[in-house]
This record gives sequence, C-alpha cells and structure tokens, in this order.
Amino acid sequence: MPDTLRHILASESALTSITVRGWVRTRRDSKACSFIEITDGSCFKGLQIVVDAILPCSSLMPSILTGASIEVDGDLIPSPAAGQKWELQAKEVRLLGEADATYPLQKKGHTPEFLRTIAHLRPRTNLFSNVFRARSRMSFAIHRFFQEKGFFNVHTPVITSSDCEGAGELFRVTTLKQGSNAKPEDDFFGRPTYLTVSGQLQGETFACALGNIYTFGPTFRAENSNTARHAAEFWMIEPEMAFYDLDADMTLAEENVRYLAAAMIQECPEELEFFSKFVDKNLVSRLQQTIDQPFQRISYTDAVDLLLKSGRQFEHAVVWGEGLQTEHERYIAEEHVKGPVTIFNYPKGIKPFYMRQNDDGKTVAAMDLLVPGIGEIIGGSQREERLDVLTAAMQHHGLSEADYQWYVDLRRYGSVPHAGYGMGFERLLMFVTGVSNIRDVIPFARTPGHAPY
RNA sequence: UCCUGAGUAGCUCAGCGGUAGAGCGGGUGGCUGUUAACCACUAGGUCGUAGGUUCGAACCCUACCUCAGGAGCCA
Repeated sequence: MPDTLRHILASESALTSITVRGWVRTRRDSKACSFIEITDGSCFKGLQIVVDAILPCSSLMPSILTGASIEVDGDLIPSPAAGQKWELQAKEVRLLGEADATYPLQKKGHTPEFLRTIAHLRPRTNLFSNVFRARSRMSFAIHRFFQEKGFFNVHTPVITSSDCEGAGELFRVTTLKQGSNAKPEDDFFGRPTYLTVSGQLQGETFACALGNIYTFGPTFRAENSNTARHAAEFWMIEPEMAFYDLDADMTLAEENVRYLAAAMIQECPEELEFFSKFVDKNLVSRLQQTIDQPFQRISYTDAVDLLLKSGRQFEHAVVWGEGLQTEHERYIAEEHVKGPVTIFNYPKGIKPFYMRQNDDGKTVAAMDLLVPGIGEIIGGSQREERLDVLTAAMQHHGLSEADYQWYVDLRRYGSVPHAGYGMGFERLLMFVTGVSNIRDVIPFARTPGHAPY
C-alpha cells in the first residue's frame, strides 16, 4: 500500500529509497536544482522535493506545474534550509498526470465564492482540504459520542410518505411523467412520497423499542432559503431517548456540543491552527469557552422579558407568543450570555404537534440551543406521549390521524415519556471551524437553483 | 421570496463619459538552497446579457441573469 505524507512527515529518522505521490502545489527552479512541493491530502503539510539539475528527470520540470500529479523515488533527509524538517532528495521523478496552464488553482489566495464554482477541485486547496478532513473526524466523533453512551444508530428512510410537520417544504419523489394525469395511486409507491425532512418520527418508533437511538443522515428541504446557513440537502444528527424529559434532553444536547468542541481541539490540531489563523481568530477561545463554561438556560418567557428590558431597539417587535427573530437570538447568545445558551418552553402556537404540552396550557417542552455567530444549532423537545393530548393536537393542526396511525400507535401501546433533538451537522461544522457559509462545509452544496454536480 | 451591493484578462482587483490597466498565474531570458522566491521582456479582454441615452458608454438609464451580504423560514 502506498505510504501517505502524513506518515512520512511524522518520521523520527531519515528514510532511504522511499516513494511518494501527490499533487504539485508549487515549483521553484534554481541553477543547481528544482524545489517541488507536493501534498497528498493526508495532512495539511506538504513535502518539499529537491531535484538536482544533473538528474535526467530534471528535463520533466517544465511540465511539472501546479496541479500536476507526480510520483517520486528518493531519500527522506533532514532539510538543510529553514521552513521544513524533512525534504525528499529525488532520484527519479515520474509525471503521472499533467496539469496545464488552465488549471484554475494558482499559487495564491482564492475567494471561497470562486472556489464554489469549481467544487470538484476545491478539496485540493488549503482551506477545503482542512474543512473536509475536519468534517470526517467530526462525523466519527459524533458516532463515538453516542456509541460510548450505548446509543444505537438507526438508519431511517430517505424516502418517506410522512411530513414531519412544520419542518418545511418537501421534495416530491415520483416516477410519474411530468404533466401526466396519473393519480398518486399509480405512482411507484402507490402514494405520494417525498425526500425526508427529518428522521424523527421513525426515530421515535425505535426509541420506543431500543431505548436510546440516534440517526445521522441526509435530510432535504425544498425551501427557497438563500442564506449562509441553509442548504436544500444537509446532514442531521437526531438522537431520540426513551424515558428522557426535557431537562435530560437539554443536558444531553449540551454535553454533545461540548464533546464535539473538545474533539475538534484534540483531533484536528493542524486544521484548527489553520482555521484560527486564516478563518476565525477567535475560534480557539470560543471552543475553549464552550468546553469550560456551563451552558446557560433561559425559558422563552424569561428571554422575552430580558429582550423587552434590554433597552434595545429591535427591527422586529418582541411579542410573547411569536418566534424569536434572528436579531433576538443573536442578542441573547452574543451580547447577553456571550456563549451557548438553550431557550426552552416555547409557546405551543409556534411549535409542531408532537411537542409535549406543559401544565401551563400555553407552552410546550421545546428547546433550541443557540451558539454565538450561527444561532440555532440544535432544536429539540420532549415528545407528547399522552394519547388523548396528542390526537387533540393533531386535530388542532389539521392532521389526519389515519396518516399517522403508526405514530399514534406508539402512544396506544406502552407509551413512555421520551425526548430528542436534531443537530445540523453543517451548522456544527461552521461552529467548530469558523467557516461562515454552509456551502463551504459540505462537499457539494445544494441550494435553490444550484445542483451542478 | 424581499432588501442592499457587486459582475472588467485564467484569478484578485483598479479604471466610473474620450485609445482597456496592475499584481498573480502562463511563455521567454536572467539570477538564486528556494519557501505563495526574485529581476526583465512577452502573450492574454465583444468590460455579465439584451436594449436605450450620447458625437462617443466598461462608466449614465431600463430589463434580465449570476454571485455576495442581510431578512424571512429553519437545522
């Protein structure tokens, strides 16, 4: 198996007769030799290769431009010059794949906006290779967090016939020809189907069987949202726990965020160094604060009070019973608390049917975890486990019980208190990398009018 | 979807009514154990698209397209 640069650069001693492969970042020629820097994606750092001009293969140099792929045999030796610990003294250089002058990535900074237009090449850049290495490690850390707690991973369906009410517009899945008069009964599944907006309802069925479960998969929203925080296809982590109340739900969510902040610091040191240097100077202190400080909790009612008493002129009025606007959430997270904060017990009128009604008759056991800079990163609730209250709520929301018969059955047979939440994976990545646009933390972003790959 | 701003060389941008510019990248030559090297020369553009105003438009006006920032919706 070919060795990676990550492994080679970590070597404790010089190595003779090794072979390296990678993509050329830059080449500099001098009279006696050429310097080539290659990366192979295994780590942020590259390897400097020195090719003496007397070697026959030095005739290849003019075709070794930025972006080309090469394979080099040589010896790993301590570098006599400053800038790197090791370098490879080449014996033989082979050009694997040429890259001519049209290669779009140059030896200079590019804007993320330009790099989005070449999403197939951007993982080769410093920024995006770091982002996607971090994404992979964070993904693994999420599984580890839940697996260590004994949670089971459940693969909920991508194609569903149920709308997780309130979660937004759906993408229709159909094999019917456009414009045909065929009825839904004639469609592939014999009924209208959609790409899932959430695995929650199916997740609840498994929580009411296996106890503690989580899902981690893609979800889809056909909303015409054009912001740096929304994508039409995004990944969501949705734990669902039997016998949890809202308080336990919030505690798990806080622990979850704290664990991932710590994982970023411990498992992505090179990436973190890059992000805090070039993307977000406050990143390390923000992560450290997330780990060290207890998260605050504020009830929705108290949040409305503190907004009203803040003396702030908000563009949108603060009114009990209406949703908190972005500016309100930002004020609470960034100026009042100055850190992550959970807001709980929202008015029932602005929340979906499945959230558990509180005894006050006005609020439901819902919570949103807000972080500075991004806003809502987690939304969750204790679920309504009482059959009569749930069916009344469904009726109130204009939902037919027949469509949700299986969901209602969970309350009919051995119903238990349970709770869960959804965490947007990309929003989490924005939080732990400092990258400010969701399109830049997902490999191929899907946004309105944009799915070119 | 709404509000604001921007589209000029492969990339980053300057030019804002009178012959289309720079840096980087490419080519050629020079220099150098170089570090997104350096020096000189050189190639490269229907100024987002379509109309309009004007003797003359990259520049002013209109529409459209695209992108960005903010808002709504949410994760």
